[in-house]
Amino acid sequence: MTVVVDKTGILDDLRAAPGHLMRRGQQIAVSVFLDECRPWELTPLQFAVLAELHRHGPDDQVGLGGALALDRTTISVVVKKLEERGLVERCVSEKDRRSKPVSITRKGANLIREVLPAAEAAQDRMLAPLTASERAQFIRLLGKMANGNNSESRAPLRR
Amino acid sequence: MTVVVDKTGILDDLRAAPGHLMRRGQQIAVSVFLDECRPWELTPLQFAVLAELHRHGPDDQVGLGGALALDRTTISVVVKKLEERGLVERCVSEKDRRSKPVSITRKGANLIREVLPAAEAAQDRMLAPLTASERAQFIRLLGKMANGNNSESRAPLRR
DNA sequence: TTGAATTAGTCAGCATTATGCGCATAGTGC
DNA sequence: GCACTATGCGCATAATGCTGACTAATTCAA
Repeated sequence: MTVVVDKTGILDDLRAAPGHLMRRGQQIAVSVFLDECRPWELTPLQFAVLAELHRHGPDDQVGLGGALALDRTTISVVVKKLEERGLVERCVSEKDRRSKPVSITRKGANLIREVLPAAEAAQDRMLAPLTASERAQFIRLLGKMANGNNSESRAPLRR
Repeated sequence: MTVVVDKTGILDDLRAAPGHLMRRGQQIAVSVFLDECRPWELTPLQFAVLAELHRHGPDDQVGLGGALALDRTTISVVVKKLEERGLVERCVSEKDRRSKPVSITRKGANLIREVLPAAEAAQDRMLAPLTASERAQFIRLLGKMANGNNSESRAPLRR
């Protein structure tokens, strides 16, 4: 079998290690998103929660976490922030009094429509260094990597 | 021109957005690394700083930050942790009394040699869902994305 | 039906990353 | 000498993520 990857040791080339590149990619992704969405003071996660609620309707925190691959404690903080700004509401469920379903408010729905172009622009800006076909390939491989390792994370995607 | 990427709006498919996939990828990368290196209680950044010092010799915090794309405050916290464990040392420079060059101790050098196989294993495990040629392609695209957007980050790579 | 296991949510604590502010030191130009 | 600028580093605050412990409500099985 031919060696396709010319494997260099980490000590020789830490900067080519996938873990290191992934960290830089995430740094950049967050930075670009915050920059594009600055006028609305929305973080990537706040946007994601609003978008999910807008698309699929009310859900409790566990459901949101599963849909977005977010940890319980993280989703709790994000929802609290959004609630303080009046973008989402929480009520106590009739059926299960442990659960507090979250729903998007009219104000939240208006905001998400307003921010959408900026959020799309952020995604495009991240991929700007790649050609059109590289972008498709990159998203495919990133998705394959993330989904293939889904169970490695404490907060796997659940559907 | 043919449309290569069938562009779906974020509201329709948040889970395919590069920003979202990047976050999941980073979650997984950190999780796998911590798991492999659990016996040595090393975080990815602590390992990176040790590896950099081991490879290129003593450097001040700004230099380390530039070599690893880390923010000032982040590198400061990481170095403090390593110093408390006796894995690195800080001294006051003769030439510039503002600067406190960081150097790896013998204990740190021994540790890095011990941990190396686990760190390599972590990199492999992240890429496990991909075929050999996909891995090479993935690393290439991730690097192109990160380097092309280098200036977007507050902590760009500097050489 | 009672008691054990599970689930929803919270909280405290730490790690990584970013922003902004401030201090001390060093170098430059007047 | 003195003002100005740049650099190295520190502190505070905030967002994100993981760990572990905890309460309260629910479910299921003996």
